[in-house]
Order: sequence, then C-alpha cells, then structure tokens
Amino acid sequence: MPELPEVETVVRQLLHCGRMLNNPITGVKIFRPQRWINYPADKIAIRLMGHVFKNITRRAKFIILSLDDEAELIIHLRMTGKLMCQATPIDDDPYIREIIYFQDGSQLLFKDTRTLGRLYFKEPGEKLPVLDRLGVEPLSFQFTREKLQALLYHCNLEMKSFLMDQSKIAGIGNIYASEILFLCQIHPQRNTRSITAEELNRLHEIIPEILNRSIKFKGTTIADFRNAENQSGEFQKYLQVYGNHGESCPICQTEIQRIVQKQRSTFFCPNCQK
DNA sequence: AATCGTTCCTGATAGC
DNA sequence: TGCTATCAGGAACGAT
Repeated sequence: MPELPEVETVVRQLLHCGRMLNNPITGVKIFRPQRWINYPADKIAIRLMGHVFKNITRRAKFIILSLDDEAELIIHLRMTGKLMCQATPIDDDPYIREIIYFQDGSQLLFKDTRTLGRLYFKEPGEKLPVLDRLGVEPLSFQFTREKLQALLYHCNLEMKSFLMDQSKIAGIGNIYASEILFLCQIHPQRNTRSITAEELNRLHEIIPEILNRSIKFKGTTIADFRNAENQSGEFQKYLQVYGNHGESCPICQTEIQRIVQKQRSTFFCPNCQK
C-alpha cells in the first residue's frame, strides 16, 4: 500500500526513466472515468494533447505531473494503484485505467485493481482542495520539533490516529505509523497530549529517519505495491511489527499484538511500547 | 473546529 | 479440499 516512501520511489523512477519529460503527448485514453477523476475525461485528453511534462514531484502521497503550461495532472495511488512508463507498449493488464501516449512510442500507464486510486486535473492558478488540506511534509525543513510539538498539543487523538491524519503530518499510512511508534517505544493508544519532551525528540528524529530508510530500499511491498519499474520494494524485510502479530518482538520476544483503531489494524509490542 | 464512522473497491485468505 | 465470509486501507463525506 503506497505511502510516502513508495510514492517517492515511483516519482524518482519516473523522473529518471528518461521518457517522461519533454516528450510530446500524442494521445490519452481513460477507462471507466465515472468515479475516480475530478474532470471530464474527454476534456483532459484534449487539454493534454501536444503538451509535455516538465517535472514530476510529490506532495504527501500525491504524484504531481507538471505540464509545460503549469497545469497539473495529479495522481493518488491509494491501495493498488501503479504508475509506470514503458518503452515497449505491449500490456494486457485488464486493470489499466489510463494510458498517456508519447511521441517516441512510450506509454505512461496507470493500473489500479481496486479502482480506489484518483486522478485530478488542475489548471494553472486553480485550487485543489485535496492538496490544500494536507499537513506538513515530514521530510521538509518545515517539519521542526516545534511544529510537531504544536501539532501534538493542539489535538486530542490516539497517537496512531494522529500519525495517520494527513491534515497533521502528510504521507504516513498504516504501515509506517505502527513502525514509527514501535521504534519510539510509544503505545499506539497514548494521547497526543501525553507525549513527553523526550518522546517528542525521538518522534521528530525517527519519523524522517524511517521514511528515508524505506525510500533507500524502494519502499515496502506487502502484496500489491510495485514501483514504476514494476518491481517490489525491499523494506518489508526490515519491518519490526507491522503484520507480525503472534510473532515475537525483535527486542524483547514478547508476543506482538494486533488491535483495531479507527477500523485499521495497529501492530505493537505491549512490553516495549509504554 | 475537531473528530468519528461509513463507504468505495476486488483479490487474497482465514476459517469452517 | 472447497467454499464463503471477511479482510486489506486511504481519504472523501456526512454526522456528531
């Protein structure tokens, strides 16, 4: 399930594949556009024709493809979305939702088994509410200790829910929320306002650290995630608690527990995490 | 204003 | 072994 490190991996690979930028768009096909697009599909197609992508960036878990006229095509992979740019166009995947055709014959494919992924088109200067609602980027210089402290103090949530809330810190999902709390030795049901100065320092250090480490390993693949080169990530080998309920804690051998918070699984060590 | 519960979707799998 | 009910979860949305 793509979270910040997985999305960052896709963005980097698309940037470096050499086919995405300054390559004129000669066609766009969008399948089953009813639910997952914020804009009429035929208008997007007409709007993109003849233009080129100038840059690819990431905001939280959103992939932003910037056009030469400053319009943007924005993609959220949600659970099973995959974005890849192929030089050889043969592909019979039945879950292709969108194809962008380039002049040199390569294709940008968006595949999504469960159709939870989303595509947005934004004209220059337009607002996109889903982006405006996002909180601080945990890998940016704006993610300061003071910012984190203020966020924690100004809400009243269980720590797991806090880390998952995209309007607070943007980009952390279910896997990294559990992992961060384990490494910080904080119980997932602790209230945000109960975090001590020492724990605050640890959170501020660990959050960027684990996200960067996962990026280094090209993200985590539990079942579905494939990067832009259609490969699995490697970071699942280094997960400490996620998905490991019933197994023993890597630190103290206590059995790892699974609980449900906001209808989402949380994994933690009841001995290490206080 | 902040937080909570429901909903979307379909392949994988737990459990009988 | 084979079937079916449940689970997986990001985030918009409406409710509280």
